[in-house]
Amino acid sequence: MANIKDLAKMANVSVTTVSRVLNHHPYVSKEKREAVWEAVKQSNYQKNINAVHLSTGKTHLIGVVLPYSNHPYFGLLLDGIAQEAVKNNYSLVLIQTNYEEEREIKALDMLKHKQIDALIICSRICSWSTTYSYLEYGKIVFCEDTRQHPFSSTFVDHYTSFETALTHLYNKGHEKIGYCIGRKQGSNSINRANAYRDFLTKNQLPYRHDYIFDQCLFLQDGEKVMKQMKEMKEPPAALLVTSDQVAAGIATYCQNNNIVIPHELAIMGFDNDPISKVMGITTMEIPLVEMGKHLFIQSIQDEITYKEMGVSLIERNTV
Amino acid sequence: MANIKDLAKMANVSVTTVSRVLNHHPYVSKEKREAVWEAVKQSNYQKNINAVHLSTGKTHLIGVVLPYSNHPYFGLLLDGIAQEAVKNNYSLVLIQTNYEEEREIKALDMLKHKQIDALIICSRICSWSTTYSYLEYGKIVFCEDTRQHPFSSTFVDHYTSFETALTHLYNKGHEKIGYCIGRKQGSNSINRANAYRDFLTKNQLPYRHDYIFDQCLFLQDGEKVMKQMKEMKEPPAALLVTSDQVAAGIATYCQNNNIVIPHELAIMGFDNDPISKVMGITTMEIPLVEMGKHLFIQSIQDEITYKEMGVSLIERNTV
DNA sequence: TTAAAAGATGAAACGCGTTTCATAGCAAGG
DNA sequence: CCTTGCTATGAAACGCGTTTCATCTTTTAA
Repeated sequence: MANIKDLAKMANVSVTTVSRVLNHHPYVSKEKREAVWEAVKQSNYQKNINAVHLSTGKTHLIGVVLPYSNHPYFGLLLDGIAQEAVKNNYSLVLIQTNYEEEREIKALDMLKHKQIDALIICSRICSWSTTYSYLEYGKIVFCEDTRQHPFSSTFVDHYTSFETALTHLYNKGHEKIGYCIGRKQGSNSINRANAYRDFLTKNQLPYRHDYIFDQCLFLQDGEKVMKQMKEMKEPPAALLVTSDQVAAGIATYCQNNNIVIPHELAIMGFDNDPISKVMGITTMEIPLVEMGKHLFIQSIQDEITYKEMGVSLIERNTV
Repeated sequence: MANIKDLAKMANVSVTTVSRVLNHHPYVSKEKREAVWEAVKQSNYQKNINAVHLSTGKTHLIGVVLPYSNHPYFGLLLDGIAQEAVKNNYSLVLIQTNYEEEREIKALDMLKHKQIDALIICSRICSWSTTYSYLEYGKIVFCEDTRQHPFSSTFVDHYTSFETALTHLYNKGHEKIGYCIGRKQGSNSINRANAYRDFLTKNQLPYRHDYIFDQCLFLQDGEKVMKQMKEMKEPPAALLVTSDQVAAGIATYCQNNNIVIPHELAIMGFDNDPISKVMGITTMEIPLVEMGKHLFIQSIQDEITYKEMGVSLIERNTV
């Protein structure tokens, strides 16, 4: 396979000139320019991108760290990221972690090794101290509130949106409110837990640890929650479900088991996943695609910025 | 940042020896080996992966082409691919095409430019003649029957599985059977269309073009189909739906509009997406995760192989 | 007419790790 | 005592495009 040296010989110019032509730099005479393109055609020349990467120190590759790529929440986020990546002529390297710290570190190392230009961490597992040690190697952006840290981020105020959702349920007459969450760790979850606690305190409601359902991520987890609730003497009468997928699972279970929504059980989902629209589930819309787009843009910007996005309540038929 | 030249100086050895130590090659004395590792520690050395890529001509990156990353069908496929990628120490470059040929060509060019070692095309748009012209640049594997072509593939027999599904509906007493498909082009869709035609002919049933519903990909499309059917004088009484997502959308619509399943409308889904289990939808299970795993393995193998996987009917409550 | 600015071009340095080839010491086998 | 053969080590070539610097020519402005 030909390289620029060969092209230079063929076109009777220097490699510099070849490079200039190939990269559309000015100051090359028409004749030489044409001679180079002719040589490119003749030899079916193809740039060795890895040489470009080595030379420039950039790869036009952005790493995306997420726990599960086949989860709608991350799917939508990824969609936004991918849209903006195409626009800006970048490609994405997918790093699925399954919440294993080791894999997240591998992603960080890719940044260190210049395999990727920047890293978008959609859901973080490793500690801040770990991420700090990669600060110098490139841009790392997060999908959580990082205003305390020197990393860009796009996020929603999970505390306030949880509070809004709780208040909405409360105003509809619910006092026995529980919630379903993906994982208890994670700063977003902690914010939600705080909002929940504060809300109960403010309204003088009792805190019941069994009203909190952990590990609720997928559609199938809805049934799991309902079966747990069936065992309870005094189950919650309203549920904040931090994923519309799980909310849909719960709603379906109720439908199949003749549990009337919202009278016997009120459900408030999160995300405004298409499934919530189809099934008429009241939900807190999180602008995931927009967030993804913004995350990408931040990943290729030099400045550190923090962008909060709004969450809005969409009333349908489950509260 | 230090490079191997610096390390060589620090450890008082040649760069060759440094490279040998770094790559765990034999034939290095214990003293020199330790000296090199000491230098690595002292200098906080990090390999420049791009130099490795240039030198070796390999990147340990596999490109994955799919139309939509946030669609469960491709999500599951991707999941399988990702699992095997992690196992084999590869990373994935995501190329979302939205079925735009231009983007698929860009992916093929990444292979040509050695940016990726191989390419997995989950759903092809461009012509075979186009793909043939990339044959020499690396492995390209497909998720469709390519036994006519010099490309590896993992696929299911869509003709037979469609036939099986149709026969099942027919045996349950249905004669007015329609189907929903993602896109009409695409070899998988063509196989299904043929199975449908042949089935009708064999059973002396009339072919009605309005019994075929195009562009059915997402949950939301279920409602679209139902609204179309509502306008028909003689709508189908049974539907083969090539995506459980769409099937779920249809089932939900029926539930909300008091259409009794399967008496008024029978539904047979495809994929065995978790949603079909939750909603009790009869479906044809396609082993997407397994297929993804196998696709990945093929992408890093030298030989061209063709792997057919089985589809099985899972009876639930919608037929 | 002359100085300054712009256009054109190439040599060489730079980014950096891998691998082949040549060489040398030393031990085992005959 | 000599031939293999293994251990050890480094020089140099290789993969390849980008960019700085120096140089020379041609315009343009004054």
